[in-house]
Amino acid sequence: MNIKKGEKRQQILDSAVAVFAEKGFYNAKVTDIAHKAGVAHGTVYLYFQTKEDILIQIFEEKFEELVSYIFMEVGVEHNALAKLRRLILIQLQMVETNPELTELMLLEARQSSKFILSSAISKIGDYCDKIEGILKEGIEEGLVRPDLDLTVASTMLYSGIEGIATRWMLENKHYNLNLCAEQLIQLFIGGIRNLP
Amino acid sequence: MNIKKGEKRQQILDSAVAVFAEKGFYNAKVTDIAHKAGVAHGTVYLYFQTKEDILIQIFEEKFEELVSYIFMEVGVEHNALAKLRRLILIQLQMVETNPELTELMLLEARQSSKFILSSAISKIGDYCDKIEGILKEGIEEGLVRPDLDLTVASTMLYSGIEGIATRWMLENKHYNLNLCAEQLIQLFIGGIRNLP
Amino acid sequence: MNIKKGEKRQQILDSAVAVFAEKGFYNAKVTDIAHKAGVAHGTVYLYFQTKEDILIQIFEEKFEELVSYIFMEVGVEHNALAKLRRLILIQLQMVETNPELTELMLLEARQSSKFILSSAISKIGDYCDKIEGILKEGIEEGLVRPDLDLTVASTMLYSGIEGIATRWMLENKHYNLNLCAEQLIQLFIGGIRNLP
Amino acid sequence: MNIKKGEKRQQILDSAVAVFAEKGFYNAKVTDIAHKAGVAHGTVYLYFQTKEDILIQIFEEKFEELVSYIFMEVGVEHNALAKLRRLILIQLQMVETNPELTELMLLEARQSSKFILSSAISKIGDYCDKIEGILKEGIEEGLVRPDLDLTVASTMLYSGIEGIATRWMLENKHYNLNLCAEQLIQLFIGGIRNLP
DNA sequence: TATGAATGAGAGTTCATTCAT
DNA sequence: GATGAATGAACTCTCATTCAT
Repeated sequence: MNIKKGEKRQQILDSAVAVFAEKGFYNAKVTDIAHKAGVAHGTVYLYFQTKEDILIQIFEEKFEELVSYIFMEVGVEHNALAKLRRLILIQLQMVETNPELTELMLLEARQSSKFILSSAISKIGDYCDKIEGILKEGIEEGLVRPDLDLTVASTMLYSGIEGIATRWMLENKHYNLNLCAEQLIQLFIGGIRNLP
Repeated sequence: MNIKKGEKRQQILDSAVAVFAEKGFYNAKVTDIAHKAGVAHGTVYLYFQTKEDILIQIFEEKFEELVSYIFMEVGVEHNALAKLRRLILIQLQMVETNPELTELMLLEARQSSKFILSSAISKIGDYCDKIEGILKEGIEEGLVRPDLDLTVASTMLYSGIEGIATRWMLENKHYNLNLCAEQLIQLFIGGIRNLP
Repeated sequence: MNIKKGEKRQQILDSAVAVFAEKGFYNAKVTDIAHKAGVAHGTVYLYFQTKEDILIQIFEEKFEELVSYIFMEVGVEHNALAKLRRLILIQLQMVETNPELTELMLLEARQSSKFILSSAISKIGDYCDKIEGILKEGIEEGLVRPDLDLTVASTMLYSGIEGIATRWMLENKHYNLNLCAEQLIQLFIGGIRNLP
Repeated sequence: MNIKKGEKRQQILDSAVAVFAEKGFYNAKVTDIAHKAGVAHGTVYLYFQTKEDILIQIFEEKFEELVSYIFMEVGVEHNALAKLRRLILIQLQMVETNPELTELMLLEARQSSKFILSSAISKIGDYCDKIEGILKEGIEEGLVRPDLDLTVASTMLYSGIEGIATRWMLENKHYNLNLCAEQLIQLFIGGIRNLP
């Protein structure tokens, strides 16, 4: 019973990701989401309070998953620069692997005012904090210059990845995102590296 | 008559900037815009085709103004790195000077699908192209490393500025944006500089 | 322009009386009201805030009219008992003349909680106060017994008329309401008269 | 099993009385009723056909109880006037004893069209018939004037009690209902009494 | 018997857009 | 050019009712 309930919720959430990504939050109809999930539209309201709530839940849960996956992978590496490299690579790979979710995160995350003020900020903030953690390690390791402003650096990295991904999506994915990742890595690491 | 017409159009456009920035595109009512401009809502339709058209026009004209202003200022400098420094400084200053317009550009620009596919991409693309132009100059001047991917670099710069600005706005402007600008400059220039 | 605006409002109000009377407040659709008034349903919302607001306005305005008409007629008479007789006669005549409005007053007035607590109580209260005024006159004239509780008497008169009318309507109007009026007059006046 | 069934049915019926009285028929949710009765909402449909059916059953059974209780008490008295006096007193006492049920009877009874046309009329009609019976006795006893219209008189008595009770409830029960009862008795009996 | 997840008809309301004045 | 009354498509959300378990 419990599993079933969770399953239907997941179906709706997944459908919502797809529909929001395709049409945008405001142009997405609850009926579309329900239809895609194979349920009646009333059913959506058994699991979510409002349409906006669906977006919030997506962000809460999916972003969470994303971040924990990334940092699990990142944890394999043994120094800060390698970790950052990995982080960038993985995140951009996800854009290819899971384009709908990424599109939603990048393009739609900013739409609903309520949403912006609630979870989105804190989630992105948390993510940037984790990046800052890596940067701090890098400073301790002597690999990153100690005068670096961690907030600015982490924000720039997050936004830079976002920007590259957004552009790639909007330009119809006609070039190799992995190469961009390498360039981004060089650029960012060049900017933060501790030079002798 | 022509001047007058232009004036009323401008009033509406300016009001729209304010209203879109405050409420977001989808939550902004045409009536609000008209009211703020001191005209009847029917009047809006004498100057613009649809609500979306207003957003497009804002982007077309206001972004144009922004970019040409920035590059006028940037033109004063005599080498690529100084130009980039200037560009970053000016653009972040504008976030403070003209927060509504900037907010609109950063947060709302991505909302309307029609819009995304029409002018926004090309305008941002144009802007990035100009940044690429500066980077190219830098390579020619020997200040920027020649293996730099210009697209990635320009996108990252644009997005990085955007990200810093967005975060600053969402975090209620409680810290000094100029200091961030300096950090951003160091980070970016560090990443692209040609090292001996 | 002003007249026109008022006219359309009246059309909607009149249609609402008919529709509410026919279907009851909760079963009446705003579309029905609009259709009967010959306007689009959106138009209703130019004149009234919500469906409930329509009911409130009806009560406010129509009851007002009713009461002032009744007391105008009643004013012709020169002693309290004659006035009461007239009041009963006129009010029951109105049930025949204006059945929809009366039905609404009698059957629907009590439906919306918001409504009950706002205007309806006070309107009926006002009406009963006026009846009490007549009773007071009657006491001064020596026609009504001075120990009569005016509140109870006025309430009973109001409710009695209401009850007779309601029953008449529910029993499909198959008997003569005027005869009932006479009986009601005798009964009530018998109960309040000052006996030597 | 039979007893149990009856018990659960009663629980639901009692909860419905409370919920309908509190929220009104149309604003009451079947879920609320079920919850208050400590059962699942599906269970309600094992005992009642529709939400409206619950109201009808309440009326059928509860009104029945009320009426039979009243006439049991009334039967103690030995002449018509005493019986009427008792009837009025008891009925108004019930308003204080059992306010929810009374409120339902007085305020909500008129809401559902189906209901009005089915049981409510006949139940009230039956009650009025019984009052008429007492009045007839009164005429035979020479206590009530023989020219009295029994229908009008019984209706007026019923409505008068209803009106007094309704007003008392709507005015937050801030005065003594027993005193009103005495006044009502005097007024009504004064109106019907056979005078020498 | 009892449950409660699922349904889906249906309502109120909003607001971009039109057009007669 | 300017107005703002009127429109009606379209949407979100509710809740009585059903039915598989």
